[in-house]
Formats: sequence, C-alpha cells, structure tokens
Amino acid sequence: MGIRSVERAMNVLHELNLQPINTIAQLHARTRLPKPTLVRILKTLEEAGYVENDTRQGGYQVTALVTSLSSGFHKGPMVVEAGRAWAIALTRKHKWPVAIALPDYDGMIVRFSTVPDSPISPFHSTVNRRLGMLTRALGLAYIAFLDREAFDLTMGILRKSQDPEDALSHHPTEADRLMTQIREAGYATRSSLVEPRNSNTIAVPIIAKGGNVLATIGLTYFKSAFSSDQQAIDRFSPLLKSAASAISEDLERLSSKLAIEESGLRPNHVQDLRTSDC
Amino acid sequence: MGIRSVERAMNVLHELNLQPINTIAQLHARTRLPKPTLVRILKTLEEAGYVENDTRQGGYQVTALVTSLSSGFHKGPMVVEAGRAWAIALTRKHKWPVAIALPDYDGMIVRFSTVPDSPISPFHSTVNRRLGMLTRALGLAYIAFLDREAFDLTMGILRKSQDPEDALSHHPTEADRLMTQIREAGYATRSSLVEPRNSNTIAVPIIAKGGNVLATIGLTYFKSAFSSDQQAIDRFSPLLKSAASAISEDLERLSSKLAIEESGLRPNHVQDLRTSDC
DNA sequence: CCAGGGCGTTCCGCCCGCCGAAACGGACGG
DNA sequence: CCGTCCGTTTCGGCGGGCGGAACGCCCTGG
Repeated sequence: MGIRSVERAMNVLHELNLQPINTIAQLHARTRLPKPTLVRILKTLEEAGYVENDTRQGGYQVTALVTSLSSGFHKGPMVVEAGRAWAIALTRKHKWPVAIALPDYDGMIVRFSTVPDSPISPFHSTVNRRLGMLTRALGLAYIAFLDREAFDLTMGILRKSQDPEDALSHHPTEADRLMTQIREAGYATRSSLVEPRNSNTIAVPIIAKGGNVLATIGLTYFKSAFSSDQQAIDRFSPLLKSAASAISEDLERLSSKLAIEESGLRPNHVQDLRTSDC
Repeated sequence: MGIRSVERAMNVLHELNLQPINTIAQLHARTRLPKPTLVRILKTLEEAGYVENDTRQGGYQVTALVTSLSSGFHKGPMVVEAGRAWAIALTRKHKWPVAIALPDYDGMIVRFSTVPDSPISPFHSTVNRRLGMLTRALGLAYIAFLDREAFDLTMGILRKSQDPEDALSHHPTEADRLMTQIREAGYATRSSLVEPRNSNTIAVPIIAKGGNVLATIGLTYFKSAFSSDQQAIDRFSPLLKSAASAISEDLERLSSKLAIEESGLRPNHVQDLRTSDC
C-alpha cells in the first residue's frame, strides 16, 4: 500500500549492496522487475548520486554517497565498532570476507560484513541477516562459550523451535559433545548439513574482560580454494583468535579511557536549529 | 528526469539521517514537500522497515535496517575505520558530536560524524560535506601539520581560489602566525569569521607513525554551554589529542599484525553465485 | 469552557508521470 | 552474416501518486 516506485527503488538499492558490481540482467533476475523499470530506477539513483554506472566494468554499483543514507545510525554496540577495523584489515590481507554477528534471542544477527571489500567474494553481503544458533559457525562460536546458566536458558528456548536449523537442541548428548569440541578448539565451523555447501565459515567468540561472550567474528572461504578444511582452519583460526582478543583489548581501552556505559543511549528530542558542525 | 517519487523519498531518507528524531513539520520545512506527501513516503519507508514512527518521542527515525542500504560500501580508509569507535566513545561520554575529516585536494571532507549519536546536538550531520582548509577547525588542524613541502603546495593551490573561505592564503604572514600557533597548541579552532557563530569546533590532527597527517578529528559544542571558549578547550583538547594518538596506535597495530596497504583496494568483477556467508 | 492554532493524518478526485511491451542497436561468437 | 544476448530508448495508455481540503487531536491562553 506504499508508493510502488519507492518500494521498488529501495529494493533495488538493497540488492545493489549485495554485490560489488551488478548487471541489469542480474538485478532483473533477482528483483523480477522489467528491465526498463530497472534502468529508470537506476538512472534516478544515479542522478541522485547514490549509484554509478561503470561501463568499463559493465554494471552498476553503489557510491560513497549511500553512506549518507545510514550515517544517522550508529547506535550499534561498541563491540561492532571496535571490530569493524579488524574485520576490514583481515579481509584486505587475506581477501576472504569477514563478518561480525551479535546474539539476538535464539539466533545471531550479522551486524557487519566485509563482503564488498573482498575481491574474491562471490557471496552476498548479509548485514542484518539472521542465522541459526546451532548450525552456523557464527552461532556455534557464541553458544558454546556461554556460561552454564545462559547456555541452558538458550537451549531451552531452542528446544521449543521447530526450525530444522535448531534440530540439534533435541539431541542433548550430541550437542554437548559438539560444544565441548568447540570450546577446546576455540573456534567453530558451519554444520555440513546446511547450505551453502561449496563454502565454509570459521568463527571465534569475542570475549569481554569479564569472560562474557559479546559477539562472534567469522571468516568465510570457498572450499575449492583449499586442499582440505583443516588447511583453512590452520591458517585462519589463529588469525581470528588474535583479532578477537585484540578487539576485546580495544574495547577495554575505549571504556577505560572514556568510561562508557555499554548500553546505547536514547536520543532525546531536540529543537530544530539550522546549523552545522565543522 | 528521474522518477519523482523516488527522488523525493531518497531526499527524505537523507534528511532523516541528519537528526536523531524528525517531526513531519521539520521535514516539511526542510524538504518543502507537502505534508501528505511526506506521510505517504514515510509510511512506505516504514513498511519497508527503514524508518520507524516513534509516537512516544513524536517523530520518525531511521532504523538499523538502513545500514543494509550502504553495507555494500566500505572502501573507507583505515584511519576512518580506526577512528570511528573513538569518535563514538567520545560522544557517548561527553555528548557533543565528533567528526573525522580527510584531506581532499584543497579542502577537507567529513567522512564520519556522530551528530545523530549526540542527544544534545542541534547540528546537522555533515558526512560527505566539504570544508574550507583555512577557516574550519578540521582543515586548520590538517594543513598546519603538513610538512613544509606539502604545506607550500597546498597553499599554492589555495592562493588561486577566489573563495572567501580561502582568503587567508593571500596573507602569508598572518597565515604563518596562525599555523605556528596551531602547531604549538596542538589543536585548531574554527575561524570566528565563519558561520555558525553560536558553536565552535576544536580539532586535532591524526598523525601516522612516520609523521604524516592522515586526517583530523574534531568536537563541536555550543558556545552557550561554556563560560568561555578556553574552558571548552581545556576540557576537550586533551581528550581529542589522546584519542588521536590512540587512533594512530590502533592503525599501527592493525597494520603490523596484518600488514595492510593503506590505499583502498579496487573491487573486481566477480561472477554471480547465489550463496552467502555465515 | 471554549476559541484558536499547530500538529499529524486521512480523504478523494484529477491528472500526470510511471509503466513495460516492443523496438533498437551494439557486441559478441559461431 | 546471421542469431543471440545484452543494455538502453521509445511511446501511448492508464493507474497510481498527488496535494488541497478537511479532520481529530492536543495544547495554550483568554
């Protein structure tokens, strides 16, 4: 019941963010919009400066200006802010995309992803995507490092779920065995029962000074790029662990130097003055 | 010549990002759109999940989902990434908005701003806004810390400018005196000749290990909140200096652990595989 | 208690601007 | 040289966006 053209344009802009470069044909396939409609929407976004049509690369991509469509939102937890730079640095160095996820009730939500930074990434950016707790690397790396009480609580919630992604919650001994294994190894990988099969993710917990798991950070790679999963694990799990502990240290420094309360603050209503910072 | 409703909606979304909370009346005043049109656009964005209508606070605001409209773009230089967390932490603690700016030829461009995080901020967010080099705190804190060669080069460019913001470049002795003063103090403030008059900004350079100025970070406050500018300077300049050096250290750690090249990487064309990271 | 103003929101008929099938033209590749 | 697959342009028809007017609400002040 909204404005159709606006809904469509927002979808297109959203889709444009999922891949570094987008052809009309791809967008047509994904959005099911007629090509002339796509061209018209893209032209509009281009005139507004949010999109550019790079003919050399043969496709459309978002420009730096899109950041101004979300510059008003950074109430994210500090762990994501502190982790961003490390995620980006990891991707620049090792090419594979890195994601940071936060717990959300009975699942995890991806809050940052370097997919567009990754020149070899065939993956979609998954910011704001929800992931299962018991099948995804980013979920397992979280739940396995919860303390007993929080773990039992979450498992209790998951047992009520009918989602096949949460099936493991109905097999306590199997689950416990997996959790122990993850805790000992210090990292988790995605369940092999779950799509996509041609890639894998290695994830580790980001643990605060006090011992609480705050978030998880994970790296995704194409299986075909390595002779075995073990090879990728040997290579990346130490890097992720050291990044995770560095993030935790950064958080410590940020809060000790400035004494932040971790909970986001509520913005208050302010009057409209037409001035600017500089 | 684009789709009018889409152009309007993008403008509205952009405006929504400039303030933590937006009433219809404010948006009407800023966009000059009829109120029914605004309501229709906002309803559309709300249905799509990008905006919420917080009736308690009596206004519209962007939601976390807007990040997915720019998640495809993160080519930001590492110094901005490293500085984000510090800017946010400063604002959470001291309430005033903090901005990070990068040099761009003969001016500075704001690349990050915590205006929407600041509950007392009556300022507009200025991400992507261009600032003069010789009047703005964020510009002065940069140019004053350039080495001789780069300084002369930039001043040469500025002398060709007719912009009143660059007028100081035509008065070398005055300029030199100001530069010396800034270098000694370690911070810069906005020229009193320039709008807005009811606020001021204190900015310091972010200097890399090698001695190069990479960027500047500045805090803006309402003059009426302090008994004198000196009081604000005494309070904030040490904080900014310590944040700037912490950012520089973070950069060092990021690059030494991972050996990053500072220049952004160019994303390559990749084939369309329908998979995802997790 | 009511008048007045400002607010966000709803209504509804007019009309214009969006829509998309069809056509175009250029780039491959066989 | 023709077939195919692109991205892009054209253009007429019509449906959906538009905004003035009106509504209901909450203030404030008389």
